[in-house]
Amino acid sequence: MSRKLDETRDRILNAAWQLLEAGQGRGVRMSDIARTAGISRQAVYLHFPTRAELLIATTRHLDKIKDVDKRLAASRSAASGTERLDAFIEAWGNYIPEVHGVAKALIAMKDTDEAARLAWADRMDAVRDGCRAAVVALEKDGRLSPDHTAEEATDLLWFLLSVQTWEQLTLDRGWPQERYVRSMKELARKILVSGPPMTDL
Amino acid sequence: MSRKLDETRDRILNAAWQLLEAGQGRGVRMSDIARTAGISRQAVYLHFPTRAELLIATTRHLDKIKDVDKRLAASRSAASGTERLDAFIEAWGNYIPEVHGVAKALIAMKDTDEAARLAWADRMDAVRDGCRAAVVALEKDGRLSPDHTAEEATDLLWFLLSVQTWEQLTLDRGWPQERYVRSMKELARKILVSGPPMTDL
DNA sequence: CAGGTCGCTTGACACCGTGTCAATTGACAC
DNA sequence: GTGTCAATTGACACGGTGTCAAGCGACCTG
Repeated sequence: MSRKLDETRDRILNAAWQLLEAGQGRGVRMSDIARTAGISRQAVYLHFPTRAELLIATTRHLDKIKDVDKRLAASRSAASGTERLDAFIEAWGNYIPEVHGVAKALIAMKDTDEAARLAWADRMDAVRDGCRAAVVALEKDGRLSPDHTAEEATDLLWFLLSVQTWEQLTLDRGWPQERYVRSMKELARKILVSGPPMTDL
Repeated sequence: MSRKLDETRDRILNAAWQLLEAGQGRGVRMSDIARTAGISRQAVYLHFPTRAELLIATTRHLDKIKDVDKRLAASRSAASGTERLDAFIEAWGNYIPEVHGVAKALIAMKDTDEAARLAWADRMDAVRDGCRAAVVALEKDGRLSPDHTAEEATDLLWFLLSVQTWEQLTLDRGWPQERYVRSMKELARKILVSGPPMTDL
């Protein structure tokens, strides 16, 4: 029966999540995770071949548990481009703090581990797809700033919503989460939206 | 005589710089640096107590050699706030790629080493001071956007000009350096400057 | 020129964290 | 009862940082 196997796997993932979130992604060893999961360090390797793979699995685990897809879906049903932009920033911007510890650990790992690099790049591509969708929605409304191509605009929105930006403003500069989200919405408008002044802010 | 001592120290710093720049801050060990400097690994420890201290010294070394102060001084003599903003972005934005390898290594180290964290925070404070000066210059001209306090505006300009932002747009997204600088100038205006439309862009 | 100092060398070693291996245990299933 | 399977214990290799001790050669100074 794989019931028990899956159960242990889940305990490991939850332990990793808990520790990474608590430690903001720093100083979490395989032995710590094992101890928290209530198993031996070696047993962790029966479920995940390397630390990098465990981190990758943990992010996927979180996406599932936190239902990131559902959260982002809200932005897809927005009526206008600007609403879609706001909804996307709201959804993703509020998701970041919930997964920051795990994300940070994966970011650190990607400098030394190829699998981690690919996994993170993959994730960032997904976020970029969301950014592009918002930009395209603006374009359709004829409100995309003429200063940038859609591709450039996508890149700009993407870096604006990066984990690193969130880190700098909230953790480094102490911005409250609300101010961060509000400012990102405002910046995105100033940077990307042209045409009729923002009557719907 | 400390002539020879200083000379070796310089060789170590230059070796570290060269390797870090070449490897974009990744995969550079103490033994690599020693070999490149033409001395034994242990001799490196006669000059720098830890890897973190060596990295810190290397950034200072670079600042000296590249004369970052002089480069940033240009922005201080600007006539208007907007000119000062442009000059600062130009100077700092073009400095980043020259020191990126070393900076990246220090950023990675700051997650595990307290001295590295402090050194990097110190450096970022200096950049923030430059940002604040530009913001204050705008304020004096009465052209600082009313959407933000000076402090908030400083934080926004600071994250805009962060190494991470540069990395994402140029290395990750493949933007040419010129486009990066041009875009940062434009974004800074859109975000921070109010009043008479940008006649002097 | 004898003795000392100084910068560096060689070689060994401790520590830590990751990943591997082999032998063993205990539960549950057929 | 015999297998199978998850997990355990304990040992070990490896790579990278940092430490320690002994030695060596060049250069100064009495």
